[in-house]
Amino acid sequence: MRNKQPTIWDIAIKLNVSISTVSRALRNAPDINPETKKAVLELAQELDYQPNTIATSLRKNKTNIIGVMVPEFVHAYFPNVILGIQEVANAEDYKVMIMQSAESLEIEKHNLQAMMSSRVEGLILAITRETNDYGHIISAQRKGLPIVFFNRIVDELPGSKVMVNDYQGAFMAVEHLIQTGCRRIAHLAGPQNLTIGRNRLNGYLDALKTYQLPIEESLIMPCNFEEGKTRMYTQALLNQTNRPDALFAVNDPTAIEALICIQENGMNIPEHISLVGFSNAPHSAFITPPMTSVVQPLHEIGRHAAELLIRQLNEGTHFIPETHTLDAKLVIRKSTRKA
Amino acid sequence: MRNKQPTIWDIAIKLNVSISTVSRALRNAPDINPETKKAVLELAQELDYQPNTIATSLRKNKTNIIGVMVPEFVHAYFPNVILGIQEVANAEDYKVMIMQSAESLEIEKHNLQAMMSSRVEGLILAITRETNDYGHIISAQRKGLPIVFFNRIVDELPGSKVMVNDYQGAFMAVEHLIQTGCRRIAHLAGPQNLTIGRNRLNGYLDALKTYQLPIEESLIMPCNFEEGKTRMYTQALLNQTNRPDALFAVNDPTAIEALICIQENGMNIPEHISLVGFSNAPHSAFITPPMTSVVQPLHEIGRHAAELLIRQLNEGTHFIPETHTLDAKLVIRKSTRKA
DNA sequence: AGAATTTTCGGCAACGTTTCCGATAACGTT
DNA sequence: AACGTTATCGGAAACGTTGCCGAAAATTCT
Repeated sequence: MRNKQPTIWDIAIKLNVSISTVSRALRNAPDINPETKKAVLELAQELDYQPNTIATSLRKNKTNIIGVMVPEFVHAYFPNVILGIQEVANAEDYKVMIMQSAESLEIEKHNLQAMMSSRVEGLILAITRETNDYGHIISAQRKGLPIVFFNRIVDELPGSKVMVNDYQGAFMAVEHLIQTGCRRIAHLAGPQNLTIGRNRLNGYLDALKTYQLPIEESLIMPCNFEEGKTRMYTQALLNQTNRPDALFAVNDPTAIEALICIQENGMNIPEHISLVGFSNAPHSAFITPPMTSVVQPLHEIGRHAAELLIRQLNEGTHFIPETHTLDAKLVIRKSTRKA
Repeated sequence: MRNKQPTIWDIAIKLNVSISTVSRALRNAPDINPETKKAVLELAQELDYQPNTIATSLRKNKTNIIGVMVPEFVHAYFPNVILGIQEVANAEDYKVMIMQSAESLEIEKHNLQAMMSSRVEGLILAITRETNDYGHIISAQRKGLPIVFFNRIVDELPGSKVMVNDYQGAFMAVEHLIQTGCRRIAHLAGPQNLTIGRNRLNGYLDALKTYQLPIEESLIMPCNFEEGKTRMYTQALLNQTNRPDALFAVNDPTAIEALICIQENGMNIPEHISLVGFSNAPHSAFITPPMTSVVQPLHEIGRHAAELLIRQLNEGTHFIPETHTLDAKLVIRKSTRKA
């Protein structure tokens, strides 16, 4: 059983003052005698007094907690974003409450309820892969919960959003392939119902157009993030009589699967075929060869999301939600040829 | 600005009953008319009432929150442990508050204060690499905060502990090397002031003894988790006239650094030299060659820690702390020879 | 029918804090 | 000397709940 923690009451009694006075001393209010203040602070120190934030939250109707909900945090992506969130949140004296939805809509709903119940002041949210019904989110927003979305964006929903310029990242990747001499560039594409799938495909297409390379349908493979499919489509590409000299994959897991397939066919990267990934899986630098990839500014995504949320908390109703689009960066490693 | 969330007051007024009645209905107390209860629940549903957990916590002096503090969570290790923690915590109706100390003693102290201030009921803790003064921990424990330690264990501190059998894991690793024909097995060792460093070294030594292989001081390198040192010591080993035919590294990052050094020397793994890591970095399966490594039951560590903590919360003062030691598992990939 | 019991409910105090409001005392002003 | 100011403090209400205690109403028992 816990020993009871000391309260301002204990301090007040020992010092023979009122609890109001103690309270004033503790949060340096102006109208207090410096000497009594000193006495209070010393005794608080001695008793190792920790203010009961629960009572404070209840009284002030303010928890100073912002919620963060992500689909998972065992891969490096979301933890790094959270790091950025925590940086600015801590600087602004907010605490962060982290929950994961495990890619389950049901858990997402449940967690959202828990967050509302805990009276978080705002929420930074990356929705589940299977979230196609936004009732719970809209309902929370209608109750006045500010929400900032990132990573998985839904255009229909109001609120600030932080996203990465997938189009520009894809364009850069393909441009790099072209500039290093590749001419038949295939794309292992993502689902076209997701914006990231569409945008990356568009970046690919526009880069080809810009450099006046022909667009061939047979070089665009709908891998759709699905394991197994990627291998099959990669094999199909390699079997083409006029096989591609480069692969641009919609994300790193897809790229890695393609890499394995290529190596099993006895081909070398990048001599026979170049490969670019997207999104920077943590180990993309450690595989052989280290993979050229489009990396996202994870830290910055978190910082922007937190800043937008806190601005909204401060400015209240007359804050107008913003959408921030951050550029991606191409990290050139050894799965593409030298310029 | 937030719209105010509905309270039991709002429900009480609309239904023309007292707040006590509403409260009773909401937490199905026995002394209430089923019909009024139904009415309350329906209205609560309609208003989308979410109980204010802050008020409840204050009133009941119970937050139902357990704290988790880890040095970082951008690598896979701790997130996976947290997953296990959350599983059992959620099942027991506890919420989890996660903080990271960023390997900084100062932040660890600060976070601990915040946790005390938030009145977490217990703490699951992996201390910082630089934590050598335990004043803040002892003080929290004296105030009645139950703490379960894992990963970084300090023998002197009271409280339950969950650890991995480093000795057994190391023994298995070296045994595997021996059984696949290696005879001169070097050890890239960790800091000897940490139990994990000592235990893994002992497992290495005892495996050699068991199989009656000679122990050579010149094959034991104090890499101490330090980047750069590993490379230097590995190079020294490769330069020996009678160079080792196997390396057992104290952890995966060390192993990977050694791997790079070996490959730069133009040697093949495992033909020229076998390599075993420890602790299973997420990418150890993706490097070339995929690395044989001792893996820890991360999920189970989390589950045990949470179970121990919750048992302590339930049983109160007459709970006697326990230390659980979980076995590690050897995952054989391709950096060691076939049997 | 009256008493005893049960069911159902409302009042109220508490949890620890903040904050408004008013009280007191010491000071300076005319 | 009477007044206004200022510095410092205490009292008390409030935040949203829970849970004890007792009251009223409904039910059962004699």
